Amino acid sequence: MAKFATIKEYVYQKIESGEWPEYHPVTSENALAERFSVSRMTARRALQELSEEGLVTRTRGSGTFVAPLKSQSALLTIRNIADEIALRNHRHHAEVKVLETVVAPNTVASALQLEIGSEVLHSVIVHFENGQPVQVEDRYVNPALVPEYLQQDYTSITPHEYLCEVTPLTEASHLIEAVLPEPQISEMLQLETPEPCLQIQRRTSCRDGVVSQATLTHPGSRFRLGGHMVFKNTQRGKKENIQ
Amino acid sequence: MAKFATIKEYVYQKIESGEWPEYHPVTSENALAERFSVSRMTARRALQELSEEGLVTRTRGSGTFVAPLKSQSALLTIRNIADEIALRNHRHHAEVKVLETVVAPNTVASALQLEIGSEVLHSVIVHFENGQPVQVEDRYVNPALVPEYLQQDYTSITPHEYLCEVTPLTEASHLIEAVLPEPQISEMLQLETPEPCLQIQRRTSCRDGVVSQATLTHPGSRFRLGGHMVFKNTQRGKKENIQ
DNA sequence: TTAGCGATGTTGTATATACATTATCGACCA
DNA sequence: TGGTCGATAATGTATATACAACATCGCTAA
Repeated sequence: MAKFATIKEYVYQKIESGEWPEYHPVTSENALAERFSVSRMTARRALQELSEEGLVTRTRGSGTFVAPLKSQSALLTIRNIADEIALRNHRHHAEVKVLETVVAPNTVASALQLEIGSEVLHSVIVHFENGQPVQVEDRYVNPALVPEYLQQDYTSITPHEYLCEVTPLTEASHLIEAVLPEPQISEMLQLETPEPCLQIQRRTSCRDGVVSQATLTHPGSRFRLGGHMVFKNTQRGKKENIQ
Repeated sequence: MAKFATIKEYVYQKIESGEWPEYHPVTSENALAERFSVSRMTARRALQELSEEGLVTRTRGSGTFVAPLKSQSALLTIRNIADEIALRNHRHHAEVKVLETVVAPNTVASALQLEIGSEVLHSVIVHFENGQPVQVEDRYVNPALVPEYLQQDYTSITPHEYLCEVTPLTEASHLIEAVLPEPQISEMLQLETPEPCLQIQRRTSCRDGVVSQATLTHPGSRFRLGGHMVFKNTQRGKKENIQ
């Protein structure tokens, strides 16, 4: 095992065993270097990585402390639907229901940071897993940032993939809720009776502005979000809270 | 700006502009060091951090390459309910409905990796935001790992917080779906009519085994999961896929 | 008493160097 | 033609050093 990894294990064990509770000071770089007979840079790397993993917090001039683990939060991975299906070794195909230019509904215009009444690009696509519909993707796109959006063939590439190509390094914010779907959504998902659906609102933006807003609707009976997650520290706790 | 940050910006710009597409080789540590007149260790740090951010992949002996951004996935943060409510500056309180030792239902026993018929600790708690019920927490706990679980006061500390204290550094896996709740859940949430609910299954484990399994049910009309998310590369793409 | 100052310790950045480990490719030989 | 070996280059680990930036605490002087 690498020396820096040995030091990480040492600190990790102190935290896991409870010997070092929240906010407890961690041995300083210099002290660790001496104790383990390594250079300060090596000890530093161990603490640095623990900090990136959220286990400790570091403050210049002050020291390293065990992070407040109470406010841990979990991270859930949201993949795009095609990847998700490919991951399960299932077949994916898509049907394009709508591909048009429309005047943006007011909510959409404000979400895309455009003036009321602006024209936007609009697509509605149904995604199938092994022939069964699992997602309706209703997407509005900013024409200034992605002018060629309507000219793509969305049976061979998903809008998400195309947008990632055109505007790499976008950020996104999401909202997940449980809803009863509108009748036309229900019909596209081939639901006999209305059933609860997972609905994901996704808004992506790049440096130049908001790129697109999508509403992804999944039937509850055929779709689950999730898989493995790892705790990650949110670093909300402050040293002031000690005592 | 620090020198290593300057180099990061340089590479970032190459990727964002599309000048360096997926799998494109990134200038090597030595070449960057020379071009920016810094030591190799400084150039290295820039590439290292970009790698941790998922923007590039590095292979010893081979080099550094722009990561496949198509298979980006987003990370959704799941906080515990008390933190979530505190974040909105709302009041949180909890009502304990059940706190008992029971013989584990078969599905629970297998989830906790216990023998069929084992006894487990069981709690049902309703969480309120500003007086309105927003979550029913139905939790089964492994008594071998948390023997004192039933002796806590869950109106002052949430089970999640208590478990984090007793077994720090746990991992969790989650499953999120949309369901229609059971009648008794519906009643605890004070729902007039059955409405779609977000249901989160959470299973936490530490080094010694599975700690607990929880089913968290939120009424769709009063709860949304989400907020901001950042893209993170999943690193699924392989170099073999080039060409 | 209190405001300010300086000593000390801690983390952050940067450099130059050494060697280990691995991937790739070309040259040489069978 | 095909396989093996070695040179080369890239990343990974580790060290010793220097200085900068910041926090904290104790001491001194107003």
